[in-house]
Amino acid sequence: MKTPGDNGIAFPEWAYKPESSPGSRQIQLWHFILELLRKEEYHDVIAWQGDYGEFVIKDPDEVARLWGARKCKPQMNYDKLSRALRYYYNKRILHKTKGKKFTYKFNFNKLVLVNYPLIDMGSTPVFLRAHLPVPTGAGTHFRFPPSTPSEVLSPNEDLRSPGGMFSSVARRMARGSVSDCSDGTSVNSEIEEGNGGAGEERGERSVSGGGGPGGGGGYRGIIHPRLSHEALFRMYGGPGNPGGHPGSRHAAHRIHPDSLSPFPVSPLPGPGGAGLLAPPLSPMTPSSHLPYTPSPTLSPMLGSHFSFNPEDMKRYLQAHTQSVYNYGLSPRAFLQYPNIVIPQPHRPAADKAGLSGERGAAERAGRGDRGGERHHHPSLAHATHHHPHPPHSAHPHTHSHPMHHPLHLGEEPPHMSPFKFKLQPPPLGRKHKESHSKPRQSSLSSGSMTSTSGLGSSLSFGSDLSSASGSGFISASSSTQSLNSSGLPKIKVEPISDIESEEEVEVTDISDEDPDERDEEFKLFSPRHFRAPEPHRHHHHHLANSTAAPQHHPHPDEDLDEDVFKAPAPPPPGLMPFFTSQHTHSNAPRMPPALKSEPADHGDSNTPPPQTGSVEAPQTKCIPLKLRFKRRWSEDQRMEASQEESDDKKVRPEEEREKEKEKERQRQREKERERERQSNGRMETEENGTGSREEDSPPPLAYEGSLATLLASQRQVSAELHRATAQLSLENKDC
DNA sequence: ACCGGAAGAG
DNA sequence: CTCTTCCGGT
Repeated sequence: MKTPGDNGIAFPEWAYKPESSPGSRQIQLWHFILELLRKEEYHDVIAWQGDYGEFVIKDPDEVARLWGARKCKPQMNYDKLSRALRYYYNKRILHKTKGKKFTYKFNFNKLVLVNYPLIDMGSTPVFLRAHLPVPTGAGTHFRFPPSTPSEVLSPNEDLRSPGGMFSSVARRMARGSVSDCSDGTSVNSEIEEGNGGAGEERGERSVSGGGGPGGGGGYRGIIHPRLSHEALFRMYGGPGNPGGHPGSRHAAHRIHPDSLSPFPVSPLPGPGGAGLLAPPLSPMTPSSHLPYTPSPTLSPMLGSHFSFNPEDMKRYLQAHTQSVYNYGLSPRAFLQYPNIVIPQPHRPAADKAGLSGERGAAERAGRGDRGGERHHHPSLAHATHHHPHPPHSAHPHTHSHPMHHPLHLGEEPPHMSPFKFKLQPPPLGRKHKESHSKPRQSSLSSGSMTSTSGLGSSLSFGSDLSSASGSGFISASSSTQSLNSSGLPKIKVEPISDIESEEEVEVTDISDEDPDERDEEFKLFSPRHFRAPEPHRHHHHHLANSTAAPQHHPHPDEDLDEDVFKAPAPPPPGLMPFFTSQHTHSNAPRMPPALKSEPADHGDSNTPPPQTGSVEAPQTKCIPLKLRFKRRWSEDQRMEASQEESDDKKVRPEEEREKEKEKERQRQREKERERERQSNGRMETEENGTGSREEDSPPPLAYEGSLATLLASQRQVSAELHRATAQLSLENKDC
């Protein structure tokens, strides 16, 4: 059925949240687009089509008009709107699908980040932490896993040190504003490259769950980026479009099961959705971990409207965010979950092929009408009906958790990181101009990196972005490994493979296909990354700076970017909030669990994998090179500091806080009411999510301690969600 | 149609 | 910062 667009669903709700848009408080274009996409009424104007994440503007003028209305810019037209859209290219939020008119494709990873950069993971419940390798180290402030860039960076780390800088970057990245690593590297790429460089074979295998070979190297093996994605899919929903939308016609393209929706599986909790969200991945055992039962109904993704329970949302987001990141980056993901077992890869090709065939048909069918059923509640519906694919694929190995892999990071000292990153030189790229200025770097650089200098060189250093943050495992790269005992990541400069350096990619498109991946990877590596307009800045690659390695880190996202689009991220194992228990169960059978992490839990309640990591893990994260971002380092520092003070809250403008406070108060009141109501069951109330859970399902032990925090944070979240929801009207209200 | 630079608004 | 405007180029 229906294309996703038809359903109106297609995008994960979380993607919609406008919220945190950085600078501009106003609605952002991509968000607006998403809104239109999700509404059926605009189906004739704009709709999902093609690969996942791809949409077509059927009526450009109308879209422009709507946009103009929303922004109170009557003069808006497609030309202008498209210009704005083009700006997203660099941000990597969107890509142009070449060859198809008015067709663009979203990058979810970015969106997630953008939307929820602030999510406070700080309050992440303990139980969650358990699964994540968080840098909890100190315990105090930990901010959630690395997934979020900001978090990644932020943690204590030496702010002053390079890490600090990074953090700022990270934030930006999160916002999406940054090109992020676009410039640089992506994890995947790195990995791949690394491997490639190494000559490894990464190719395959990947999966083996078992593990990898062990050792640092092992990680790598385990996680082949690409494979992992696919694998994940399978796990989650399976490539087959679980969602039921078979539609993708383009079979050829990757895996996306559903063509239209961005998520391979439907994002929704439904079958497909469930897959995504709740996938049984959790090796960790969900039930125990997920203390709360998230109200299924409320889950964010459910209807097409924003109906969600903030709490759940939050949890979801957290999880999702993380997963996204991880996902994309496969490596990290795994790192994070030491116990995870990777599913064996099935040959995607096969799957794809099969699917593709189907999809085509389905799609066609869907296209026509759409009407009837939309499953808004996919969870149920989907699950029920479509079963996407048989389980087979899915669980490759159901659970075998082989014990932990050798790699666990948990304890890992920082050293071992499996991956190495390549750093990119500052992106000169496109705007050199922009970049040049900001001396601020000095602060950064002073310490260690010189940034820029080497333009072309690519470096690789250990640390993984993601994990870095927390875990501490950052570490070094397997290959290189360079870690120093100090814990700081060492940076190593490696010459990048020629290939990388060289290529140029073209870029824009990414439409589907390999190119995408390639592009991205390239981009990452290549100095130019940014879509480079730069005709060649070639940089002298490698050489330069060996010493200085700026850290530009690749971003986590990056790699994924496109990939991500293509594939949804798997939820972190322990996390999946809702769904899991319920949905999952139901679905469980079908859903193949992909990753598994170890149930460490079981035994102990949740012992978190010791990921705690050193506090000081050096994190190197990726840094965007773009100097263009001028954010001051000091500023970031300050922010961080403040964050630390208040763990939970992220830094936000005072005003907002105030607002939130008020809202909180209200919420409190509502909460009470809600409790009463709760029993009745309500679905779409967005607001309060907070109250509910508490009583409903008591949290697990582990998380008790953090409960307070959690609640607080949730409250915030809910407030934000509220706001977001409110904001969402397409047509603008009065201008 | 699409691209992206430049300037500028908010 | 994000987006709006303009605009020259493909």
